Order: sequence, then structure tokens, then C-alpha cells
Amino acid sequence: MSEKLVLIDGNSIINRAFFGLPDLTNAKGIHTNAIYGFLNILFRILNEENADYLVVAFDVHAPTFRHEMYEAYKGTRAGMPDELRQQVPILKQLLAAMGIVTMEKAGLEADDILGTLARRGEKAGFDVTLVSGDRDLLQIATDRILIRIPKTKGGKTEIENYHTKDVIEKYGLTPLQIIELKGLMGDSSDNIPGVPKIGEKTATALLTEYQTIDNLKDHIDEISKKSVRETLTENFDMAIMSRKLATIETDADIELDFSDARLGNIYTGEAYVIVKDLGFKNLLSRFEQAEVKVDNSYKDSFKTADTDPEKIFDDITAGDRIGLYISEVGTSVCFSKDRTVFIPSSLMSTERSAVIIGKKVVDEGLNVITFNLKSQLGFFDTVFSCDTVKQHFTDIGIAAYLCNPLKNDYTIEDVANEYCNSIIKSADEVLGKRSISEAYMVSADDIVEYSCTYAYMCFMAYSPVMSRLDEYGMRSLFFDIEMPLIPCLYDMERLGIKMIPAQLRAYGENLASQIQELESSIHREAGEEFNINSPKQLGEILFVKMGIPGGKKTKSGYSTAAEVLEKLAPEYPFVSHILEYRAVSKLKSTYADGLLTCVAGDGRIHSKFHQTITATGRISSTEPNLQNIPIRMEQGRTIRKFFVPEDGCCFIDADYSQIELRIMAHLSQDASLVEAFNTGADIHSTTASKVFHVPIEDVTPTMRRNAKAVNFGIIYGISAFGLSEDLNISRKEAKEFIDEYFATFPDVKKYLDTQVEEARKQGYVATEFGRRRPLPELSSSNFMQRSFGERVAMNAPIQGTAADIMKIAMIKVRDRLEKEGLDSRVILQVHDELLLEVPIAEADKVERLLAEEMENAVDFSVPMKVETSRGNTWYEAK
DNA sequence: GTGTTCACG
DNA sequence: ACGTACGTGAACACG
Repeated sequence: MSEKLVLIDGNSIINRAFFGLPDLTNAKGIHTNAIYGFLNILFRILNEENADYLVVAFDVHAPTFRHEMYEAYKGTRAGMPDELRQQVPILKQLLAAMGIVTMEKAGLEADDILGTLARRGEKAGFDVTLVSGDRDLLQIATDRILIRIPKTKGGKTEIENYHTKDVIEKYGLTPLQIIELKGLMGDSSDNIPGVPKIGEKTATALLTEYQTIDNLKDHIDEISKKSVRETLTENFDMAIMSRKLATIETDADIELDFSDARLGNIYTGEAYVIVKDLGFKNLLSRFEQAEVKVDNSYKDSFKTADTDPEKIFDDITAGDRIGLYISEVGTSVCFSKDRTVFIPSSLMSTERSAVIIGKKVVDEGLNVITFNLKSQLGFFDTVFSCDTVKQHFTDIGIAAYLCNPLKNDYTIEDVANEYCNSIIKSADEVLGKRSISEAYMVSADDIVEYSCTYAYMCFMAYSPVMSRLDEYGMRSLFFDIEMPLIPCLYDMERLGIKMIPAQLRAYGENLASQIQELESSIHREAGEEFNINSPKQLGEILFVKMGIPGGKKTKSGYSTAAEVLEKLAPEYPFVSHILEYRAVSKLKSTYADGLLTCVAGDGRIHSKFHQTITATGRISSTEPNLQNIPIRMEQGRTIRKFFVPEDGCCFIDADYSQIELRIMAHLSQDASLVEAFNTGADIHSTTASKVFHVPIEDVTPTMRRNAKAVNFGIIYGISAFGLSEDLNISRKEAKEFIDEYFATFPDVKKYLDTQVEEARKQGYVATEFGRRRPLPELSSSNFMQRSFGERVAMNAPIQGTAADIMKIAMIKVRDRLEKEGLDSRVILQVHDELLLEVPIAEADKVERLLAEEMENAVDFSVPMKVETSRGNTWYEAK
């Protein structure tokens, strides 16, 4: 059997990948979509082809001979978008690391290299496969040269295959006639002019009859259609030149010994590092073998304690820095890069080691470096004050988050790899699918490795992460806000919120019967049974079977979003039944059923609060998400009646009123807006009064509603489109509102413009407290993405500053409650709102204290107004 | 796993 | 001409 030579058109494949995939970026903000797409196609090809030799060809970016000919003709040249250009050298580097030969040569296009190698390979007796996105290459096809053209259709990549017979079948022309075809019809994507007015149809018909352009010239008089005859006669020169442009060189002057292109192991350690850096997690497993080769010598410094573990802690002296990881199975302490000790809990309980460390922390000013401290605070017997945590602990996971808040997850190995240039095994790789608490399933060595790696990496990553934090000017944000916040969140998770499951269950059963009724009447009205929860089936019923007008919207069919259905509801009762069904089943599945499964043995729901998720600095909540419990509609709001305080306690709820607009006033220093807040009137009415030039008492509800929508729009990064959608008005009207708003508050406009401008210059925006939000989107050549970046540049400083203020307030409230010896506790945070569980006797005091601390969390140009209320359920307290 | 929908701020 | 408001998380359908 012949050996196989695979040739890949690097430029064309990376181009296809770039335009076919959404804009992906890695943790550092480098665009990676084209590389990702290229690799996927490469792996697929290698999977399907039994390649013995592989070459990837590229264009040289300097103008080539053929381009020069064309430029001489027209004087233009299409450029490559910047985001794609950046990816080419990285791809070449990666291919080199994989031991794959790449070729490029000044004066030649990738096509010419491919054509030449294909012919040469065929002569040398290989079976040749040539992969390109470019149909030009079809001219190279023979019985032994297969041209493969990947096409991405609906996320799936299908590859079209062409030998000589396939070209003839599809185009009715031989491969060589493809050149003649391009000569006549041209190719706009390749800047080949062709003959005016001759398209694919005419050209194919002519070539079927006359085979070549030259022969066609000889028989020009036989052509019956006058217009075709004329344009051909006039433009033969053009046809000849175009043909020349379209002809791929097959005898170019290139040197390649095929034996150099023999495919070896492409999964090298070098490639692993690059792929890891690019953030292609799902491709990484292919390179895993290579990982073993990396330097793991640091593990030699891991030791398991054998005798008297108490002594180990004697080594710690005042002001020392240690890396620490505590888990159920033991405690790991890293003292230096050469010494990390694992103390198994069988030798000393984790509680005991935590006590010792806790004491050292306070008595000797120990500096403890951790990763995800919140999850380990439970091992300590003492409840740390915000200040103690701030003084003595460092959570490098949170520090890494501040340096780059766009990553989806922060694992110790990611941080270590990024900041220490080392590659360590991920927890999953060490433990498999078991968790550390199922340690009996894991070997002793693996436990030591896992636990010590945490402590070691904390210790090692400390300096580089901290210098990055300093470089970005976020030291204070980190130590004054994020670190002391940890115990606040820990408390909220530990305390949880009491729930009355029986009432929630009854509520859920009531919903169930409503759902049944709605379901049967919907099925009756539709005349058939179908899954109402399936947007696909529902769209089919609504817009096809029932013939309701309301065109397509999504990729996969009709949109059935509430927004669309609400417009149809007045006219079609069926549609409002759907909406009602949706609302009720959402309540049942997400809230009634969902929350019930979250009630713990103590009758309380312990939601998790995450500090390293959002791009703007907000906290997020999961398992369950208690930050999206219904409130707008009464039926959903009822759920809040089942959240209750402990016996003898009440709830006090405190929320910042219009915090984002107040921040906007402060940041922009717009005189009118600042004044509006300082007079204390209703802000939406005041806005309406100023914008519409009427006295405040003449502001109509409509005017107020419009002003409110504009105010929201401003915070989100206003666009006429968004506002028009929200208010259901024309874009022209929306634009008039916005213009009028900016005329009224000129410094707001100036501020927003400045943010976008600064973001473009620096690549990020920042909150009042220095929290950064990187904006890789702003450099995009894609209009939609760039516009998104602009809106984010306007929104992030506002939303982020609000998040900062709330965090400061939470710390101040916790400190104050502790200092005054009160038993009240914050149990929930919902972005601009805090919910406290308060012993009745403390209620008056706490209510005052809360408002005071929250309002005085910052000293801005406008007051931060807080509204508080009390209740015996969450429902009542709001 | 991805897309759609919808709950909250 | 493009086609969207900012930030989240959970449930469900579907390939």
C-alpha cells in the first residue's frame, strides 16, 4: 500500500476557523478561536487519514507575485483582521512544537506550495490528500490526489471530498478546466476579475462545449447569444489574465525532503504547555501523556509527618509566611520551596492543627497563604474577625480573580501554571472522580501529593500574584475589601436561612394542579398533545400549525420568548395560556421543587456565595441561587412567605435606593444629577421633569416611566435600539429621548464617552476602588462585539462600584455587630440588599445601625440612601 | 455539552 | 449593513 502525504492549506483553514467560530479568548485575553478551529480540523483529518507525512503551508504576509499582478490591476488588497493576524504566529509555534513541518516562501502563495508538493508527492508514489477551504485547489485533483474541503454547517464540520471524478460530477468540468472556469467567471474572494457578465452558469456551459478559453476564442463566432459574444470578444485579455491568476503553480522552486515531513508523536510536552496556555481544556487530554515528562521534582519536597506533629509548628516563628491547605484527611503546611509537610488527620486531628495555626496567627502575626480560604474557615475553632483575616490571611485565588475576573473558574493549578510557569496535576487527575473526603478510595501517596500541592502552590504563587496585584494597583481593594469579606460570606453560608418546608410543599402541590389544568386546556386548544416546555415543538404548534404570524428569530427555529408571546397574547388567548403555563411551571420546577431539595437537616437553606465568579465584582449565589427568588409577580413573591427567621427573631431588610444612579452622579460629577439626588426627590420624576421641561408636579406617569427606562439604559450602556425595545417605541423616538437626556445631563455623556475612550487606550475600565474589568471585545473588528465592549465599558464601573460599596458595608456591619456584642447576623445579600436575622430585642438598635453603616460605607458627592423594613417573613420584610 | 427561557439585581 | 440593552444561575430539551 502506498504511503500517504497530507497537505494542509494553513491560511485558508485558519481563515475558515476564524470566521466560523465565535470570538474565543484565553485567560490572558488573547484571541484563540481560529487556532481552536484549526486544531479541530487538524485532529479530524489525522483521525480520518492515516497520514505518514504532513505539511502545513502558509502564505507569506508580504505581497506575493500574484497579488502584485492584481494590485497593479486594481490597487487594493484585502487585509486580515487584527484578531486573526495575532493568532497566526501562535499557531505556527504550536505546529512547530508538535513537530509538524510548516512551509512558506516569499513570492509564493500557500496554494503554489500545496500544488507543487501534491504533484511531487504523487510522482513519488504517495496517495495525497490536500485540505483547504478554497475551491481553487480543485484544479489539482487527480485520481490519486484527493482534495478535501471542510464546511461548517450549523456547528458541525462536514468535509467534501474530490477526486477527478467528483469534480466532474459536481461541476461538469475536469479539474484542469476549473482554471478555465475561474478565468471566465472570476473569483471575488480571490480578487480575480474574470469576464464581466459571465457567471458560473454561462462559463460552465461554454467550457462544456469548447473545453478551454483558447479553443473558445477560435470558435467565438459560433456563439449565438449576442451579449455573451460581445463581452467575450472585448475581454479576452481579461480572461487570459484571470486564468493566469487562477492557475496554481505546480512546479515552484521549493525544497522539501519528504522524509523531514514524516509524522511523529505530535503530543509533545512543548505542545502541551502551549495548548494549556491557550485554554483549550477539551483538547488537553490528548496531550496528557506528554505531561508526565514535565519536571515534577518539587514533589520531592513533600513529606508526611511521622512523629509528634506538634513539633512541626514549633518551627513557625513570628511573621513567617506559610502555605496552608486543610481538609478532612489532614493538614499541609508549606514552609519553603524545599519543605512541605503533610500531617494526616490520623496523626493529629485537623481541628487540633487548625487550633495551633489559629493561635499562631493571632499571637505571632503568622501570614497564611491559602486558596479558597472560605471553604477552610470551618476547621478553625475561632470565628475570625474581618480584621484578623485581613491582617493574616491571603487568598491567592481571590487575588488571581482580581487580576483577571473574566476566567470561568480558578483552580490552584491554573493559578500556579500562570504565575509560576510550572505544570502541576489537577485535582481531578490526582483523585480521579473521587473527592478528597472520599479519601479511603485514594492511595496515601496521592493524598499527600494532592494536599501538599495546594500548600506548596499557595506558597510559591504568593509573590508573583501579589506583584501583579500591586502592578494593577489593587492591593487595597484586595486587603481592605475582598479579604475581610470572606468571613462575611462564610457566616452567610454557615447560618443559612430558615424555611418552612411544609408550606413550600403545599404551595408546590397547588402549582402542580394548576399546571395539569393548563396543560390539558392547552393540548385541547392545540388539538394535539405536545411538550409545552420544548420551544421547538411549541414554535411548530404556534407558528406553523396554528398559523400565528410572528416570524423566525433564533438559529434553531421560531422564538417563543415571553417578549414575543406577550405581543401576541391580547389577540390569541391560547398564547396567554402558554405564558401562564410557563410562569407556573417555572415556579414549580425552579422554586417549589428546587428549593425543597435544598433544605438541610437543620431546616435551613445554606446557599453558597461565590466571590470569584462575576466580571464586575458582584457576589453570586448557587445551590440554590437565593438572589433570584421571585418578587415582581404576586404568585411568585408568595414564596418569600416561607423564608422565616428563627424563633424569637425577626427579619430586617435593608436596601440601597437607586445606588447605581447615585454612583453615576458621583462618577460623572454632573451638576444637575448631583443636585437631583441632593434635593432628595423621586429621581425618575425629577429626571422626567428636567428632560421634558415641565414642572415636577406636571410629570405624567408615562413621562416618569420613560425617564425611568432611560435611567436604566444609561446604566447599561445606552443604545437607541435597546431603549426602543424596552419601551416599545421606534428607534428614532428612543434616540430623541437619549439626546434629550444627554442635553440635560451633559457631564453624564462626557463621563460615559471618557470611559469608552479610556478603555480603548488601556484595555480595561476600573471602579472607584480600583477593581478592573478587562475589555478584550473593544479591539474586535466585529461591530456587534465592539459595541458590546463599549456598553460594558460604560456599565462595569457603575455596577462594579456598587458591588464594592456593598462589600464595604457588609464588612462594616459585621464589625459593628461584633463590637457591640449583638447576635444579629447578615444571612443574605442580593446585590443592593441585605437581609438580617435579628433577635427581637435588638431590632431597633440593629435597624439604626444597619442604615448608618450602609449609608456611611463611602463618602460620595451624593448621599447613599438606605431603606430598611422589618417582618416575620422575607415577604413582609421587603 | 449547548441553546433557550426566565427568575433576580 | 451589521443586530443589542448590564450582571448572574437553574431547569429543560435536544443532539
